[in-house]
Amino acid sequence: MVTTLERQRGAPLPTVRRLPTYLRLMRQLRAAGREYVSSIQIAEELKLEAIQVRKDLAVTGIEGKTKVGFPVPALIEAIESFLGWDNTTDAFLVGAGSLGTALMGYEGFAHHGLNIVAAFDVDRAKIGRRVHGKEVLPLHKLPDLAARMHIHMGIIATPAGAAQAVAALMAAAGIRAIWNFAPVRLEVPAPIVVQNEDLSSGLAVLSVQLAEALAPGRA
Amino acid sequence: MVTTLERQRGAPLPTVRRLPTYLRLMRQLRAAGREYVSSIQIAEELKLEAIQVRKDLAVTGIEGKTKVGFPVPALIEAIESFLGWDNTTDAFLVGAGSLGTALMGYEGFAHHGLNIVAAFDVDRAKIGRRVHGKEVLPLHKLPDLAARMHIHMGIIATPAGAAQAVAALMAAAGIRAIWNFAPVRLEVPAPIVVQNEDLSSGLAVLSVQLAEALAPGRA
DNA sequence: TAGATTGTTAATCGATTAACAATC
DNA sequence: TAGATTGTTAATCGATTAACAATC
Repeated sequence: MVTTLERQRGAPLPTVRRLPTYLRLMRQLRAAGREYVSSIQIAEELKLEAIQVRKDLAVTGIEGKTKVGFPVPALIEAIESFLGWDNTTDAFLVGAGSLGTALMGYEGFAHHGLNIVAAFDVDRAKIGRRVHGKEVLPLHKLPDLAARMHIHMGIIATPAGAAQAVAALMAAAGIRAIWNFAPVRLEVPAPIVVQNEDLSSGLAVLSVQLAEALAPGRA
Repeated sequence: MVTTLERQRGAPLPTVRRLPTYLRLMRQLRAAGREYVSSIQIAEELKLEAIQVRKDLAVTGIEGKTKVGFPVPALIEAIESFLGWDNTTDAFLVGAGSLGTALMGYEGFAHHGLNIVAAFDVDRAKIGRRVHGKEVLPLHKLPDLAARMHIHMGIIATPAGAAQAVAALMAAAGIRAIWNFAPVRLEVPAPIVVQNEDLSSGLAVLSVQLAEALAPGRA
């Protein structure tokens, strides 16, 4: 059996998307005191194919053990390390509306290496308040603070109309990655990466499936 | 030029996911008074390939016009109809926490044929209150109300630990489609469809991209 | 050892992209 | 008409799945 060992560079995007699911399961197994788990067992639990599980996990550089499977603690470390979730990334959030508030209150981000350190808004009614223990600051303070605190990640939870201007501000402030919850395609200078989170695509899939389920026979 | 006309049955999932983006752009164009738009212009605006735009739109049954492109109003109707967003779907939401509150407050759902009619919770502190104009009812009232109001869609915004029980309750109440925001894989009986909305996969993609951007040269 | 599980190499499947005839 | 754009058919690309040798 020749082993890979090498952590993969350009892992397939669908694989990257599935890694958090593996990580979550592994943490559950670790909490239950489990030392090893086979790809077959993982696949059964997550309704995937065992071969896909092995292919996916291979990108992290983890090495399975013949006959017993993958060591749970090492696998957790491997996934965390691959995703960069072993070190905490501090982030600024812009838009302290209901979505922004929900994101600030989501404690699960701690398990994903993400720490929202402060929120920004232009609404004077919101500025100065604390939301889930985090301060809401005036947006114009973002550039200076981002630079001083070496913040690399920004989260946009503003209305669509404000998002592009916020992205530009973030880019100018040295932010390198933007997690965008506003339904707009952002234009940002070259080195900056953007991940668009779009609820409507998930709803579209569900809507089509529901329509097909409610109107059978026409398939 | 032989035309399709037929609305496609088993459209590719990536296509379905992109349809809301086309719809949003078309609505903007309609608001600007635009009558026709070519696949080339759409592609440029959305950073896609023109051929992909044509392939995607074809699933809705829309017919383009040689030399001028696609009729904007008809395209809007075609996409809405394909997604079932031309008729409003009423939904029940369970879990009136910060995420549930954010979802209840999102006015954009009206443009996606979705209407959250009520929320449910087990927290006595939340029950009886109104959130964004919607009542928060005790969870045990869901089955009876869902049946009486013919609710087909349920949204789960509870903590992970409660989600499976809520899904079972929804299934028993005759709900056919579940939009699940809890980080758990739900087990539901056969005809019910589930769409899992998982923020962590988007964050994973962004994290990997950021890591690659911050550590150049190793590519 | 026999049996179970890994990881590799090859085959399949599905989506994207390319080429191009049809057409207004 | 000439030029632009559609929609079809074919080629390419990438991800998933299958087959199977390696190995403990």
